[in-house]
Amino acid sequence: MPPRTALKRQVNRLPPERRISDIMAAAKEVFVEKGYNDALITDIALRAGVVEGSIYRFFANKRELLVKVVEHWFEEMLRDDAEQFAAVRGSWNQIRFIVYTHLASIHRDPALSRLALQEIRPAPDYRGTHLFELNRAYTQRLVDVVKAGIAAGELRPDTSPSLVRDLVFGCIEHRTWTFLRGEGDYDPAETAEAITNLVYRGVALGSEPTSPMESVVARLETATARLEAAAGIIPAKSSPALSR
Amino acid sequence: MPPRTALKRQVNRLPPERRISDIMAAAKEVFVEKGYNDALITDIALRAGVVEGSIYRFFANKRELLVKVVEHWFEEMLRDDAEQFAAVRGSWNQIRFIVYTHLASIHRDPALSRLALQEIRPAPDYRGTHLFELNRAYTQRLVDVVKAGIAAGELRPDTSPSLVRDLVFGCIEHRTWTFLRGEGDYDPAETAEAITNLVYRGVALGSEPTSPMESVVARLETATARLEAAAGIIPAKSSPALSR
DNA sequence: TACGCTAATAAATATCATTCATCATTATCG
DNA sequence: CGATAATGATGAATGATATTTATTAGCGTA
Repeated sequence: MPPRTALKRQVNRLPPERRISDIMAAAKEVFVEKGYNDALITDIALRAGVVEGSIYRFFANKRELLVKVVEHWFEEMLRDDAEQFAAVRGSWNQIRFIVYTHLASIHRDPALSRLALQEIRPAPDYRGTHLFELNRAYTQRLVDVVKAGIAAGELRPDTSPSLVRDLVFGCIEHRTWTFLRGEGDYDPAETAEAITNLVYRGVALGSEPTSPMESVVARLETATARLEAAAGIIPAKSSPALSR
Repeated sequence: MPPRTALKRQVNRLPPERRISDIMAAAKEVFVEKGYNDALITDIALRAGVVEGSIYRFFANKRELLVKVVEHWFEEMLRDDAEQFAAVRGSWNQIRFIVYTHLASIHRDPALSRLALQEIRPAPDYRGTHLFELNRAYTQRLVDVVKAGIAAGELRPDTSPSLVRDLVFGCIEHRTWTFLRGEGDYDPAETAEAITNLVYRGVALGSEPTSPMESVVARLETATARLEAAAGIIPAKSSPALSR
């Protein structure tokens, strides 16, 4: 067997954290540009300024690299969200907040949303993932809102909280696929309002909401403006009447 | 260069239609058992009693084979559905019929549903597919139901038909993923009823439906019993009251 | 029966993800 | 401070598969 190599090698000696973030940044770009299957490890290595083998020192395989990239994005996305959400009062406003921020996030980062939806969620091992837990906690907020609404006498006691969750997030996802397919844009604020109204009418008890709307308008406005300054403001409103 | 082969070859001389259906049947089995990526062309060829190369005489590539398999399934599934649907009267019953048959189909064939959802719909060329058109027509029925309901004065005129479509099919899909992940079974009839009620309340105009319920009970019962004899009957009902 | 034509065959190729024998660099020790 | 061991980066080799293609079997035709 001839010796493996005779060439002089250049060795990259950046600290590990730096190399990891370089690899993840490069991977994010390449995955977003080409999708998971057409993204080559070679491309990613080249763009990160490392060599193929080095990627495998930090990531078990191509899929783990993808998962880490998407997790990183999702965690970043969630960071401020929880804090802002805590300031919103009243079932209708809370539902609208959740719907809106989710729609807006997808609208802002379609390619990463696609990776999450298309490549990660369907995987057989998704349930064990950190991303699965993050997402569960994220959607659970809506379940809690509905439960609290029922307890507070705002919502019908025969409402199934998990059904509301599936209805809302499923609907958002369907819109997302249409959007990702390039069949039409949507306005996050408008769409959020429409979804919230329809669902709210389906679950509300009385004909008018009972939450103290006025007191939180300013806070919600601040929160959402900060969140989505570039993509348009979504002003808080009082819940619309249930009957025409 | 030495001659390519010295072995005696067996030549399969079945008529082309037969070979095609053999390949599709084998492909369906292998895709269902192993999923798209882990299904090897070699496996499929072996099970179909042909050789790898022969598959490429009838299908451009592995993906086209998958698409053809799923299209075939979907077309078969749709065949009776349209006819039965035509017999259902009243917005509430129509919505419930659509929700129920869809839930039941998924429940009956989880693996094929997964292939459609996971492998085909996200593909960049999905829009050009025959399956895309089939699916569009399939979901469009719900849009038409809502439009008709509005025109008939049963549903609120400010309802967005396409939003209802996304809400309903999105919700079903979310339930489906939970189911496919093995996190919990669902009862198609029960779930259909819950979804229908919630959505109906969100879009209904008055407090009671106006369609002539009684007259179609028998017909719907016949249709659905025929459709889903093995998976439990879904009896037609009059739309529930809108307020508690 | 001999000759082509078509379609089936299976070996060869191409494309990547992943592994691993080497070697550059840094840290340790006498 | 020089020798030597430890670390970890390198990129060529490997392995797994989809796809291509040179070759041939079997059929129809003269």
